[in-house]
Amino acid sequence: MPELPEVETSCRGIAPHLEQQQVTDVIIRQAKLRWPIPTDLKHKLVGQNILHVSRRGKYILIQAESGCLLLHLGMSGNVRILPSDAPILKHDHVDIVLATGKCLRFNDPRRFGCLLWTTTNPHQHKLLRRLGPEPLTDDFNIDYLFQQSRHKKINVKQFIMNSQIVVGIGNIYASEALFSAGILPTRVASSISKARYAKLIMEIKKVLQHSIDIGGTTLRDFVNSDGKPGYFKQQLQVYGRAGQVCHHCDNNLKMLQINKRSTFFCHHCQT
DNA sequence: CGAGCAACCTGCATGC
DNA sequence: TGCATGCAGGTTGCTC
Repeated sequence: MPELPEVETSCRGIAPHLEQQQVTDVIIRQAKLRWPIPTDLKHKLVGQNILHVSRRGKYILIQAESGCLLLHLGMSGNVRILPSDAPILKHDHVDIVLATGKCLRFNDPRRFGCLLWTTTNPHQHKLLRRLGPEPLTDDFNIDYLFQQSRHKKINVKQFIMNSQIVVGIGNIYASEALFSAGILPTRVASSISKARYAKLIMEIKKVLQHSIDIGGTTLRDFVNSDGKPGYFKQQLQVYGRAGQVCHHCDNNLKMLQINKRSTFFCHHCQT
């Protein structure tokens, strides 16, 4: 499921229900995720207030009094706010139960997500400390990206999907942003001009912000934290549209595999 | 060091 | 109807 806009949408959706609320129970039905959920998580969390909910890359940070939960939704995860006695569905792995009678329920069919606990600065956690800048901040700018691209022999798609370079650009938005910027995904990162990177940065910011504004792209199983389904697959320009006509010219869109991931582009509009 | 790829899982569409 | 196959939004961590 989640690309950055979906994670941001989830984060904003759950934050008002969690912040300044006390945790009364933690129910773990399936601890085997990408990494095991700490077995003593319940003892660490119960009784504590949740202070703040934020996002770093695709990680959701739930800051409590004595530590911080790191939540990643993987490929197929979602979080919802529900009454704590709401019926349990398949793959509902974890409930964080609150004194309000509601709970944060984490569901993840493929179990590529994770739920970890850290008692130190979460940004210094092993999984977060090497992450690149947030794409929607001024730290993600032309001087930075151009500098990073020099001497990089990989193609530009893998370059912008590398979370050490910049976080939050997943497989869908990589194709979308490169299409909007008119850059072939197979271009070698080090051979692209500064001017073209300036355009690419602008398009990355635009497509991510646009998706956040409408609430997150949904391909299959995104569910908002309120339980309302996401929407607007129809806004995608190229992703999933191989063989269909390009919206900017009369040619058919193409697909190829890059690093085992499907990649969509227009051979006429992108050079 | 970087590049390539195996691994972690289930669900769904497709083809025989 | 059943079974095998391939593919799916992510990321780490292993080899070479």
